[in-house]
Amino acid sequence: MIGFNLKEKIKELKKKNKPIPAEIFDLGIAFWLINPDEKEYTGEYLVPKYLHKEFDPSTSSGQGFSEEVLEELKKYAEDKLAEFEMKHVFYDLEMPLLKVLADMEINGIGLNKKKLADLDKQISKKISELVQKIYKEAGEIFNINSPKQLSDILFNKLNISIKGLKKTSTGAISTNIETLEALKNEHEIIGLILEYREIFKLQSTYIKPFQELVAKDGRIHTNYLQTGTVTGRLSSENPNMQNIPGGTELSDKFRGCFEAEKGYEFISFDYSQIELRVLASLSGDPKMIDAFKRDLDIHKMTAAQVNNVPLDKVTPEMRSFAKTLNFGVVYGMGFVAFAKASGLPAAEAKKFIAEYFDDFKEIKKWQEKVKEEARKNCFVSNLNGRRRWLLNIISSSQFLASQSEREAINMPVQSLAADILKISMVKVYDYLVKRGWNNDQVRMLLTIHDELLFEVKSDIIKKVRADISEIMESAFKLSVPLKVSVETGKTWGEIK
DNA sequence: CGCATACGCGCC
DNA sequence: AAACGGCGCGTTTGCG
Repeated sequence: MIGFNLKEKIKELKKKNKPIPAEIFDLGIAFWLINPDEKEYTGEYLVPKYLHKEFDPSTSSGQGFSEEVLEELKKYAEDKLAEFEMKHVFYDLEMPLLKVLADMEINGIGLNKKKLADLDKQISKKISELVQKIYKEAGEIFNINSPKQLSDILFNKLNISIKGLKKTSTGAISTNIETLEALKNEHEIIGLILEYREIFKLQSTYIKPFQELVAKDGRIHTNYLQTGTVTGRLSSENPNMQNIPGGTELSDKFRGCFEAEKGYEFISFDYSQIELRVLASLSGDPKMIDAFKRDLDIHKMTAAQVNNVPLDKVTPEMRSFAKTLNFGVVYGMGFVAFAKASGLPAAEAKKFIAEYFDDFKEIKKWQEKVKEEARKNCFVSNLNGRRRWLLNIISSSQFLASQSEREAINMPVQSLAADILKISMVKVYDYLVKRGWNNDQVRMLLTIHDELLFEVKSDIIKKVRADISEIMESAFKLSVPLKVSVETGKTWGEIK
């Protein structure tokens, strides 16, 4: 089978109980591997661009192209995949993943519509109460959702001081959370706005649209985009199931509306600190490797290192800075951003970062090596050959070149972590099929970057828990162990 | 009126 | 002096 968006074709075959062809060549995915920041991965876009031929909707294939054109495009892609050493990642990872994603999308996740409607009512009441309070504090009615109008009320009418406040790209005073948080003690209205923002977002982005998106089977069926990122991660749309809020009272109530079918439970498997483990492994940094081998609290360990104190002298505050730093390093954070994120003065922040790289010398070296390679090749790749082009890394614009450098040092880490999850998905799928459990006793539902969520018949949950943990922890060999944490619940709200 | 952009914010 | 990587989506606003 050759073509575009073969996931949809596989879904059709599955729904009709027809066999899936053994040989699958998805042209969009092939071109995505060759260049992950192409504008589109459709035939309409790729055929004219790479074959210099017109898109012709009148052809017999019904796809707008003849079989010959598809073959020609396949030939082009095959050659490039071979040249770039991407055949393995294409044939052994991305193509096998298609059927896994197809099943996940067909499965969907159960959403209790009535529970959600009740939550909607509760939220609506809270919102109108907050709106009235905000109008009263402002002394007039305005559109709270308009940053422009809100800014006018706060900084012109209520005369809240604007000194030192961040501006947006167009020069207006920002009204984002970070800015408002700093003004919390300046006026009663700020706290109300913050509260309003949180629950309005919950309602407008999640509660309202999700009620519309519940299918006839009572479930939400997302669409996974296999060509949606430049790093190899998956993305999710209509709805995006990878940014469901959690951790607050109301957002956990929203998560609580996702329910396992009767007789089933949710079980989630979460790779613990996978990006930092990948970084430790890629860089070969002895201290970080040792910490993971001994299963230490990595943020605490980092805190001890950069503060030059023993582990038992690490304060919660020191650990918190170290955590920000650990994540920041993966992303190429500068001292200004670290200062903001940590609340430290810029000079202190600078010292912290210097100390970090002095302690974890191999990480610094590795990052320099990656940047050099990127400058030499104008691309970076990960252990599996996945590649990202970084044409701006030799730009004369300092800003653009630096941005490419940050993208360069992030890519091998984020993309290998993404591959490890994809490898797990395929392996777990094969395991479930072999057992005869797939889509029946066990359903793979969601993939959220470092996490897999399943719905499992309660009577086999112990076995499944042990087996999937084992599969995931042994999915890829790093020089540090992979660790998976597991949680179960009757609703998604009971998890984590 | 639809569409693109700016802004803001949810997640890993 | 500033610049944290990767996404999708809702609302407002200005433009044609």
